[in-house]
Parts: sequence; C-alpha cells; structure tokens
Amino acid sequence: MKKYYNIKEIFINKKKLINKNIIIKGWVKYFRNNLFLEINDGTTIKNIQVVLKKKNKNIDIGITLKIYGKLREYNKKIEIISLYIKKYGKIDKEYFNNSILQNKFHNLYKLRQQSYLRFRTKLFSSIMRIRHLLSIKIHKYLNKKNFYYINTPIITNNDTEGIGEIFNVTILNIKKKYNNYKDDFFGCKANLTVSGQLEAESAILGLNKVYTFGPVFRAENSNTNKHLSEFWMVELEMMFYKFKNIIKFSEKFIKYLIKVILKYNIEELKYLEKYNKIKIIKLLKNIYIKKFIKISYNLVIKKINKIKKNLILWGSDISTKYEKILFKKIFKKNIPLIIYNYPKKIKPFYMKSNKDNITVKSFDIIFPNVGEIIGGSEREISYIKILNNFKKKNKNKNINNIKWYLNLRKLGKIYHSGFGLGFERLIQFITGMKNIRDVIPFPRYPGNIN
RNA sequence: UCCUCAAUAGCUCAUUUGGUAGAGCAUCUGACUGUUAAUCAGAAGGUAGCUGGUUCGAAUCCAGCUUGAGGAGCCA
Repeated sequence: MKKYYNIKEIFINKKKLINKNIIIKGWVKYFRNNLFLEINDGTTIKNIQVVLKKKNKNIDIGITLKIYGKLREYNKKIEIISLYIKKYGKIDKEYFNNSILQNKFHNLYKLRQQSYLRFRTKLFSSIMRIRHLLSIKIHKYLNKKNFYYINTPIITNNDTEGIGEIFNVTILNIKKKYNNYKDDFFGCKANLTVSGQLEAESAILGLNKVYTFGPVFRAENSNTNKHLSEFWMVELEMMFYKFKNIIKFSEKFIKYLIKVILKYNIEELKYLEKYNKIKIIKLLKNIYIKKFIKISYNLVIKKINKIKKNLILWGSDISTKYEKILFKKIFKKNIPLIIYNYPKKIKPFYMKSNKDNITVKSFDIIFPNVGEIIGGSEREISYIKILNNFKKKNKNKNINNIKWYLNLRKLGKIYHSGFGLGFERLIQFITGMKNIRDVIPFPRYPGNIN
C-alpha cells in the first residue's frame, strides 16, 4: 500500500487513512511549544499539524522535512503523531530571517521585492491556485464550445491596436546607427506582439472558432495598479457571430469562470476576503446570479452629464474617473457594466461601423474596482472601409504590414466577432487584490524586471 | 510621463517647532507535553534610502537622485 501522501490527498481521504501510518513531505510553517509542527506542502492552502514524540529544539521554521507517523483525530481535527523525521538539509538562518519568509506580516511591496519567495506565502500561493484553475477552466470551457486553441506569434511586425508603445525586437547594435532594419534579423522592423487578434481572424477562416491565450507586451510607461508591461490575454474570435451574440457569450463565459472559482477555491477566497477586507464571496455570487447592466455609450454620456452638466464630452473615452462615477453614483450595484456602441474615432480600425457611421459595434465590460476586463466587437467585413479606417487612424504606419489582413476580406463577406479578456484583471477582481503586480508570478513593469 | 505624499532595527511603526535613537513582533539564550500568529524571563540588534548643501549641531531644514503609495493620462 502507498505510504507517501501529499496534504491535499490526506484531507480528501482522511476517513480511509485515519489510524494508518503514512509519510508526508513538506516545510514547517509554525513550531509551537517545541512540540507542535504545522506543515504545508503547497498542494493545498491547509496545513497539517504534526505532534513530536519528544520535545525538540532543533527544528527551524521553514525547513523541509520528511515525516513518518500515524494519522489520528484529536479535537475533531486530524494530526500526525510523528515516529520518524528526516531533515532535507539546513536552513541558512540569516538569509531566512532577512527574507519575507520570516514569521511576520510583510506588506505586498516587500513580497514583490522577493517575488521568487512569494510562492511560499499563504497569500500568494492562494492567488496562484486561483490563477491556475482559471487557466484550466478557460481551456476546458472553450474546448467544450468547439473552439480551437491556436498559438499566435510573440514576435511580429504588426501592431493591432494601432496605438500605444511597443517593444522593439532587434539584433542591431544600438550604439551604431539604428535605423537600417533591412540589416536586422528579420529584414524589417519587428516587435513583441500587443495582441493576437488579427492572426486569430485569419485562423477562423479555416477553424470556425478559435482562441489565443498568451502573453502580450506593452511598452507604455504607465505606473498604475492596473497595468503590466507583460500580461496575459485570452482572445476569442468567432465566425458567424453577430454583435448581440458575442456580448451574450462573453457574459456567460465570465459567469462560468466565477462560478468555478466559487466552487473549487472557496478556502482561498475566504482567506483573501480576510486579507483584503473585502466581501469578495458575496460580490462574486452577486455577479454570478445577476444580469450585467447593458447600456449604450450615448446613454452613459447622458447619465454622467445629468450628474454634472458638461462633465464629459461626447467622443471622449470613459476613463477611470467616470467609471467610478458610474459605479458609485449611477448604478450603485457592483454589477459589471456592458457599454456598447462607442464612437468610431476612439476605437481601432477593424471594428464594424454602425449605420450612423459615427459609432462602431464595440463593447467593453467594466467591472467594479478593476475597470475594463473585456473589450470586443463585431469585425468590419468591408475591404474598403478597413482600408480607409487604417489610413485615417495610422497615418505613419505602413499599410503593407496588414495587407494580408485586408486580403482576408477577399474571401467574401463572412461576418464574425471577437473579444479579448485581460487575464490578470480578471484574477485581480476575483481575488480582490489591489495591485495587478500581485496576481502574476513575476511582474514586469517600468523599471522592474527582477 | 505629470501631480501629491512617503522612505527610521529583519518586519510594523514611534521619535510634537534641529540638541545622546524608542516600542511591539521576529531573532538568540533559558522555562514549558495540548499548543494553534502559543506564553513567560533575559540578551543582542540602527552611518535614519542615496548624494550633496545649510548649521556649533540634521532622522528632522534645502536641492538632486532612487524606490514606494494614492491620483491623472494610457489601456486589458
């Protein structure tokens, strides 16, 4: 019979294992009375208590142990009476006590400075478990809905959004004259991708429904709690989906993901609720049950201007400031907002125009606290309109780079829609973390790559 | 990138207008066989973010830099 169990397995199979001799391997979280060890092995948020046979002073907090002992129940909790203990090496105490693993409260900034050790904290490992399950379930859900997962290039020469700063990829010597990209590795200017959407649009022509799930890169010098230079995005592209249907789909998709986390990560959510002092579980349940509020851009502008005359001009983007007004003064319900039909001039070239010719079939889903999580649209199918949009919006950009994209429209008027979901923003919302840098293992932001 | 505020022991913070650097926790030593962020007694621990200036004297005032927090802009 098997002897070694991880702690997750022990809690799941405790009825079977009680009064049996088992082996666990894990590290010491707490040590009390020279007698009681609390062990965690990373498989679950829960620790298991180990009771020593004799008092022992020579066990350091943080050390990794192999413990052989008998599992039993005491005061309705399970614990292990140890019979044999093996230490895996030694702890460098000076290093340990100067690190974030010291048995003390550390603020998030301190944790971030030692991001390579954060995984051992209850907080960060909980966030990572939620992050993991979300990725798994995204794949699972989309597979069930007959999507194909495609991998779009990370190094590219197109700039989907047409705005914002991009990271250049080059092997040219910076000190020498930098401008002759013909001599560069790809024979032209190359950059890290900002989105896989255009490639996804080409893929649906042969695969019907596809999604990408990978890192994207923005070189914007934005120092906020909602931005990263490297972040993960899920981008869906669906053939034969009209605007209304894509909105419906995106709402269902988000609700499914929230439901899954409520079901499988409730222990983690309870801990995060305590840590962040936010009633996350109630908030998530509410979002799962209630219909998202759907409102057109025009109406949003009207409503904001009702609060204060001429606060916002038609045609400007709905910034963080106005999002806050919407949640705090207008809707007050902490339910996501779906804002649709944005002005053409503030949205990218590939979005389908409405009949008024000044708005496009685009939508954003805005969440309380974290802002935009989803942005999507029905795509323009007219070759000429895309060409004109691109020329208007990207005056100094080379049309040749997206010629292949334009040519997709030569295969017919195939209507399709898609959206992108900011993965970290979703995790940020679900976990209640204030800073996006705390929901990704190794955050990259201006001035930080360590 | 812009605006405002901040940086003191390993951690969280005190130090009221410039005059010898202080506590709790963590650490170390000792006590404790039902503790659960254990408790009790004692010890040790600091060139006050960095660089420069003003002053008899700077953690404290001034300038620059670095880093962080909040807000703005940009966005997912």
